[in-house]
Amino acid sequence: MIDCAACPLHKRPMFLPFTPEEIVFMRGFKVSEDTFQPGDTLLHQGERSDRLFTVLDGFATRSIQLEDGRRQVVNFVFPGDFLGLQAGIMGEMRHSVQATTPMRVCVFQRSRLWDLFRDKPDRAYDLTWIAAVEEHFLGETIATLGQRDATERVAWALARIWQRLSALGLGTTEGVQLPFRQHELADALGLSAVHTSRTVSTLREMGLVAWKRGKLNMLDPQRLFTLAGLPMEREEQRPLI
Amino acid sequence: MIDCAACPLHKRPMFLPFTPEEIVFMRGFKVSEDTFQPGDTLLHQGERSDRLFTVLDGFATRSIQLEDGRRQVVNFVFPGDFLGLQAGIMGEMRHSVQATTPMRVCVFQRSRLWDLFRDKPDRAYDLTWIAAVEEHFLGETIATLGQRDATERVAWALARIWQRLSALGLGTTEGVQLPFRQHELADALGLSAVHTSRTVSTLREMGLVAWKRGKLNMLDPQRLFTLAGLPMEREEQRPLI
DNA sequence: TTACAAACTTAACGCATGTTAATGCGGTCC
DNA sequence: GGACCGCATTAACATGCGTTAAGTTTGTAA
Repeated sequence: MIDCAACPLHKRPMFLPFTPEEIVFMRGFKVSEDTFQPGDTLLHQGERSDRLFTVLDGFATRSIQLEDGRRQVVNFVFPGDFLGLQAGIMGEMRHSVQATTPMRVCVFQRSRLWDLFRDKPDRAYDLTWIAAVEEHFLGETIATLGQRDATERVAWALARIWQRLSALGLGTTEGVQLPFRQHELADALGLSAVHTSRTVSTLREMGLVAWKRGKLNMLDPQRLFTLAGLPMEREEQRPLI
Repeated sequence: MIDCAACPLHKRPMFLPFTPEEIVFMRGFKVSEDTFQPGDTLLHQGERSDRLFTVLDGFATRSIQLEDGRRQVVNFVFPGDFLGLQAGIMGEMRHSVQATTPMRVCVFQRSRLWDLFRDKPDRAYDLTWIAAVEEHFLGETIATLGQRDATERVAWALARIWQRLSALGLGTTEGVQLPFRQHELADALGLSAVHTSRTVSTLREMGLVAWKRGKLNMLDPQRLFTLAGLPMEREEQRPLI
């Protein structure tokens, strides 16, 4: 089990470093590690979970299953993301989390979440910070699904994913390895898989992106971000739990 | 200024009561009250705000403005809702809050938010609870916008609003007073105002609801909730900040 | 009582996107 | 090498929703 002082996530510049005090606390808070394979469900919609996770490595989707089987991907999960707050705070997950690649996660105990609030207000503040940022992204997603057409939506999703992967240091001059399939992108954007394919082709023809066999390349980031309605800023550093 | 011990919101059974200790703390935390008129903007997208609010009375929308003027209503604001967490935690609002009726709000100081985490872990926990519930509703909204057709969307929105107003004790046998216009509903659901009108008519013809001159009546709640993909449960009690 | 504005309704038409189905293409297993 | 499988692409057609524009209704103020 990796010691929190040697946490590989902290090598990524997008995360705020731990103070020595935080390291001590997190060592006590962390229970174990676990791994998952593509397709595994880490957290089940409708169920409680005694375990909370921080993603060390790998990718996943958060998704909501409707009564009749339709599926909405609420957002994508990246290394550093904290999973299970809903189960931790509200008792029951309202969405599922499913691995799309092999994953490695840190495991925490739900029952000790209250300790964190009682003993470590700064960590509690960070947790709320994370929740607030999450809320902001969900709001942006709602605006995208509600107001933008297919081209803008796909541009938005690719831009956001690329931005996040780059911040994680997973980009090369050869482009980034996209850990999601077109079908998942479609489920995230409220589009059919067929129309998503058409739309990606359009972006290709417009000379904005190249996306082939899981490799995404930005040919014209400026124009892509404009189309997506996003500023080309670097993401703010975020705390880790 | 209303004393927190006499807070009118706590008369509503949907809110958890304050402990005597909490009353003492909230009296110190609350700075003042303020009122707003329909159309007033309480919090501005892109701006910081030194003030956080709890809605005592009245209704509002949270909405995101796109570069080109399109508007997405992210959700509706009801009495008891806490406003400004984003500005409080992240620094800058990513959406605006606009009154749709006259409003009365409690005012808190952003600079004292940290005190709350340091001195009152139970209140901090409640705040995070609120953020987690908010996150859950936003996820449900994303699923609705992404997967459901116009009829289901309108049914969902009316069901959720009716549910909330009922929980607040604002329903009578004559139905509830809807504080939002069809145009705002359209902006919340990613539909045009015209199609929203058509769709409401459909629901009327199906004998599910009556909505005329701001009065909403549920003619067949069971079927409406089924169409909306919602269980007909009472909402959980929630804490107030 | 009339006039006017705001909100809602209805109708006609076009287009973006969904659906179904066939095709292609790279990876993998034997 | 051949057969298969998952995934992406392309084409043909259907449809739900947007758009524009013309009513209608209600509230309000002169």
